[in-house]
Amino acid sequence: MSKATLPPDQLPSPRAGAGRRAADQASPAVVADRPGEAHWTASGGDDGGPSYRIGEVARLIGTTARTIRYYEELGLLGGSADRPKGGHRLYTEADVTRLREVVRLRDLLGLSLEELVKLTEAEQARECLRARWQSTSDDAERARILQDSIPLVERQLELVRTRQRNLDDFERELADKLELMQRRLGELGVAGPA
Amino acid sequence: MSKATLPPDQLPSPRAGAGRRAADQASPAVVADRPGEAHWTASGGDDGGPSYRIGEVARLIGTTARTIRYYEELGLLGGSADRPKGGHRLYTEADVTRLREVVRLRDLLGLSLEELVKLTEAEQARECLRARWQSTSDDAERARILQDSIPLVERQLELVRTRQRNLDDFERELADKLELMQRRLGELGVAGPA
DNA sequence: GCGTCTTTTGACGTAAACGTTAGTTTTCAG
DNA sequence: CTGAAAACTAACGTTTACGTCAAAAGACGC
Repeated sequence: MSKATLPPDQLPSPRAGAGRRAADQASPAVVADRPGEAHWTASGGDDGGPSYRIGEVARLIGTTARTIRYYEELGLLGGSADRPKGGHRLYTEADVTRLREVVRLRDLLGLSLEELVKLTEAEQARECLRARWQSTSDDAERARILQDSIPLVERQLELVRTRQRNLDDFERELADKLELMQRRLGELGVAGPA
Repeated sequence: MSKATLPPDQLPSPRAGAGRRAADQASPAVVADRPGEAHWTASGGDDGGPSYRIGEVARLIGTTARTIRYYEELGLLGGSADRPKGGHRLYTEADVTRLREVVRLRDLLGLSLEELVKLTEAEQARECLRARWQSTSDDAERARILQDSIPLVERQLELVRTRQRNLDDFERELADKLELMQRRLGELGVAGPA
């Protein structure tokens, strides 16, 4: 029931090179019962929501802390520039959502991290600007942010749909092939599958 | 117009680590006019069809000779066990078709080569048995081969359809997100995209 | 038989995407 | 204030999936 990791897909998904074991999350005892432990940033949190530490985010997403740090290093994750240098990273729910999207783009489209950076870098800018969004409430600024963001989502949709078409073609070919084989098997005297 | 390589997808597809340049196919001059140069195996070819050398196959598939050799090394390509040791590899049209399928499984499903080996190893056995198929024409044997092969194609179809479902979900989410953003932009005074 | 082109067989190189220590520092419950 | 759990930084290690020489050996037109 609790097989630890069944990430996003049904697929085996052999990400990364080495032995597949987790590094950071090194406490199999205790904890693990509460669905999601969130903390409230007592100070500095200007969005007022709960924040997660890196290990929890990793479990939520189905990855490891190392991966998340690596993604930040590559510039895949925005903001959090105001960290006390050496202090723990704190993630908002928006960050978690964003990471989920990144992982899906990675797994479903097979994009490299470099491509993901390009594809989402303006989206980071948007999140970066969201701070200003809250404070200024300037409608003209909001409109510009949206106008900058929309093409990105459109580009992502385009990629997804291209992939869908290719998959549809492949599915049809496989289905045809299967049907042919089943027919030939039927002609050889054997009925349907027992 | 003739940008040399637009392999299977529309995607950038950053396969492999190094600098993306081709190694074997080192003749940009001449050739390239005839659609496909095939040779007839004067001896040994018991299927009677034309056969291709590795470089032509690479161009047909949109990959490199090195990749093809590597796949053979991993056991992704069946047969060809009767090569004169040091002699050139020869591929039939069936081989080319098979390689195309392998590449599509790789690109569209993001499977690792190890997974591809597992997924198609019985299919190799089938191709290996096709030789016997031709000679024996034993209906019982044929039925058994088909019965062994069908589950493989079913498994592939299953994987493809799972991926399709995940992509459909993702597409819907992106479409919703886009619609929301466009509506919000509209509410901010700006009309549709100019 | 010769020249040219392609292939073959090693063997080494490498970029991407993390894994794995190791030692230190935060965080936080009690 | 203390102690254990979790996180931080830094650095090296690893696997995958090929790329890239180099030298020798086919293949083939003439």
